[in-house]
Amino acid sequence: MNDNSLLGFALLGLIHQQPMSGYDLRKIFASTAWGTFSDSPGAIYPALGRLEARGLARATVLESSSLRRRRVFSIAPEGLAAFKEWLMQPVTYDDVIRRISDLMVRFAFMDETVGVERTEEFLGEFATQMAAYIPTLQQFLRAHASKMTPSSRLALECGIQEYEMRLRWARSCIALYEQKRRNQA
Amino acid sequence: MNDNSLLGFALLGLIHQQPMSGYDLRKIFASTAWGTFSDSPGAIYPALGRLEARGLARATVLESSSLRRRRVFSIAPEGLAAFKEWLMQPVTYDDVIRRISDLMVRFAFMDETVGVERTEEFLGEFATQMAAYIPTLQQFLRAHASKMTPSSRLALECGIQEYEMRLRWARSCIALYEQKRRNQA
DNA sequence: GTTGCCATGTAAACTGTTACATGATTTC
DNA sequence: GAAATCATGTAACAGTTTACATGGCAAC
Repeated sequence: MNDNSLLGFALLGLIHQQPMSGYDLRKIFASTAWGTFSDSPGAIYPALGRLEARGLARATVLESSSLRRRRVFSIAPEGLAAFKEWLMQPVTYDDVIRRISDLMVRFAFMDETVGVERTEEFLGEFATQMAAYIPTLQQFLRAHASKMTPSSRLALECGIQEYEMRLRWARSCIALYEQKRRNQA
Repeated sequence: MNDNSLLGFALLGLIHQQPMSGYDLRKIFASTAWGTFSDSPGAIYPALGRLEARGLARATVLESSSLRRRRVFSIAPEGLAAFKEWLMQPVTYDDVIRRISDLMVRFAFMDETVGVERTEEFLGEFATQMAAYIPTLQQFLRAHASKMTPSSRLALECGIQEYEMRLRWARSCIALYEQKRRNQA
């Protein structure tokens, strides 16, 4: 009864959009913008097996006019509940430091699964934690720049720029959702 | 005789700068911009043990006027060789898609360990692979934007902006190193 | 009739996480 | 003398990687 890994949640999110086989999921990871995930069968099939064992996903074997078996996975009610719970978690300071990719995957599935309201909330939390973390990095850079080698300083600057970019991105998303809301009202 | 993990290489790089104990390394991960690494003892002590077992690092016990033992790790010649080999690896397309953080850690240690020349080469390879990958993401976005939910589209846009930022960063680094070289000549 | 792709999986080895454990030293 | 911090580790477990394995189908 353990928590799912990021891969497990990504699989849940994808089969929630549309039931799929392990092979379909592998193709998605191999050929789309989800390419940061590994498409290795040794990762995906065991992960699907765990989802099934935990009652979060269900497999149905299709026999469509051929002997070749295909197991199509779909999300179970318990799986949807666990997935929503994952999406609803507040954004912590630790998340932005060590689990940025988790946050982005959560965001990608968010508005279709838990609604626009929670998505806007999430962006606010994300921006808050980001805005809190960036100054600590800048302070560290100021304090240590003179003792650092050029490449390590440049690497840190790249990291800071990445966080700054994500903060700008989050704020522009917030503005966009707000604008949408006003247009609807 | 397996390869080291990213954590293993990071530890090698840090004890190459200056011999340190496991606790020192934990403090670095807990309190500096290296915070993306876990400072858990269950990660660091076994990783140091592996480095030692593979002959890449050496521990010497200090008894400085107290009974409290402190094992200070320093890099072994074989460790330095392995570390340099890691830094010298060419940047692949797969690296930019799935191992960006590895690349940034490599870069951070690069100029002090394998010299400015290799660092400039590395930046060129990095920019090339980045410039090759970005258009595929943009094409994917154009092709699928209409079918995507707002948040998944925005998440993808964030990813693209991240890669664009890194490409700009790499190019500005290249310009900076070139300028330095000209000033010296 | 053989090459290559479709589709599924397993096994071993390794790494990292979480939680626990221990004892010494400093600070109040 | 109690609490916090220094400093080191271990154990159980889960997840990933790499490599291997299998058999059906399609094309040439």
